[in-house]
Amino acid sequence: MDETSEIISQRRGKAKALTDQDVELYPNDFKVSHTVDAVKKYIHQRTDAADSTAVFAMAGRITGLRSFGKATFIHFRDYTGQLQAYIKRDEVGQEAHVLFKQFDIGDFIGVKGSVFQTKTGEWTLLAKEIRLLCKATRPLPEKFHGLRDPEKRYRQRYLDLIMNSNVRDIFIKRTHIIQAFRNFLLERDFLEVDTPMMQPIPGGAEATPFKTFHDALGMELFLRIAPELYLKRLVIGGFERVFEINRSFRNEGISTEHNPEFTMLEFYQAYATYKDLMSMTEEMFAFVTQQVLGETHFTYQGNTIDMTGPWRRLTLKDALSELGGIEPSMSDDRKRLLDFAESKGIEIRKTGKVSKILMKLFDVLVEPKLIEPTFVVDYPAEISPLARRSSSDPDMTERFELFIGGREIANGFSELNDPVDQKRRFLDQVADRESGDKEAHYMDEDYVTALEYGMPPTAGEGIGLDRFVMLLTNAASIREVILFPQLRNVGH
RNA sequence: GGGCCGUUAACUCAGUUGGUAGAGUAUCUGCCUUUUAAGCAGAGAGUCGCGCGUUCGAGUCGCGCACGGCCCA
Repeated sequence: MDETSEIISQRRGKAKALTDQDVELYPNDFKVSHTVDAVKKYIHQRTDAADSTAVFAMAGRITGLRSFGKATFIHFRDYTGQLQAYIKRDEVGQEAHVLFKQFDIGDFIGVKGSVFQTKTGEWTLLAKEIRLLCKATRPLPEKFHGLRDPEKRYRQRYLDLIMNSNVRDIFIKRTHIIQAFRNFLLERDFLEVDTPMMQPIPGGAEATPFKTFHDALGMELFLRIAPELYLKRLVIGGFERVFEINRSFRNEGISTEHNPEFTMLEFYQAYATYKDLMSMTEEMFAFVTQQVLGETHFTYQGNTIDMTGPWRRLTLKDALSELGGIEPSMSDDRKRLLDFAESKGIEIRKTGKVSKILMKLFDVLVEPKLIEPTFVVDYPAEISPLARRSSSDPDMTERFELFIGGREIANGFSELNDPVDQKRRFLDQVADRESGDKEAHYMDEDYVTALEYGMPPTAGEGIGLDRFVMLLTNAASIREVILFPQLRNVGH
């Protein structure tokens, strides 16, 4: 990559020249006494604007440099912020100044000195000593326009993070969001656990898994598509409130809403129902939003969204008719549904179950309209093989999906804990798989056995954390909230 | 998988009907001891994503490929 470029050759030449002057390019003996943030706090505590004799040893990357020959202003940055330093030949001495003149934007430096205010009022570190802590032999992107090229931003995320403060903010916010979810659940006695990412039978979702192979065991394994079935085994084991925040993997196309590995929060609570979880979700989302943003509303792609509950709840059937224009009478008439889809220009696989056709229509016609947080409830049992049947209608389940900003954010239900019914539903899925549905669930006999030991009545939910982060950071693409999104290899 | 768009200096971008490639920033040299995208003077820097074709001549037109973005599946 640009091995022959003029600027890189010059930088390498400078590194060589410094070495020839006995300057260590990569020392590690500099001791930092203060971060930028700590010094700024010190400054704010001062009541006068007079010079100070306090000395600070600071380190960071040079982000800006304005030289007057015998005096130079630089900006440098550490993980807490950015500060200006003033490097004067008369302060650091002739010898150090000669070396300093060979430093560049991008280099790491250690500076010792006291703080003062410049003519323009900016608090600045007056350097008594300055030394090189790491020479950068490639130039950073130009400061004013920064780094824009999305491919370069994703492949060399470190440059994106150095150059674009809004990108830094997004990923800091992401961490805060996950911490807030964790705190909310810990506060309510949930136990955080880790369950296998490599599974002999991938379960808990409808998706194509990635395959891998364990040599010593001589065994094919799958990267998990969801932690669900393992978490419920833990409920059976007596951990009545569990959660996991971790990656799942789905072998499907990449888009602005899909990355092959993504982060989910899944949690399970015994003696709760899907209705309890809907209320808890309202509380949790408002809490997390308040914690991270300081308020419960935000703007997402031009729409104002308020996380304060209670949120609208409507049945899948009502959502389809009210927002999708699909009359309830059409709901079990395959031909009318297919004709309707065609009239809307929606391509559908004609052999699938009627409820799958309905869900496809929902995805295209209804989902984008669900901007304010909305629970859609009452999903057909045949597309919800792990959910408890409704007491009032055995073809339906006690299930909800949560939509915000026109996207599915969460999915939850009262769990099916009848092992006989669970086995039957797995068998239906196996039949679907055999008739060509590659995303249908696998039979998991071991899980059925676990249910036979008895799982208390339980409700569980999965939340797509990447998508949640997109909402709170106003990101249009999931790649903006995943540090290293999946990209193709570049051929050499 | 399909459609549209993009790929030109380190970065951000121009580039006309096809006629030997430009700007700003950055870099280098000189001057400059309170600057804020510092300033002034000068200089260097390109496999125009890759390949094939059309043409006297291709950054520009055609075909193929690679990578990326958006939309659709």
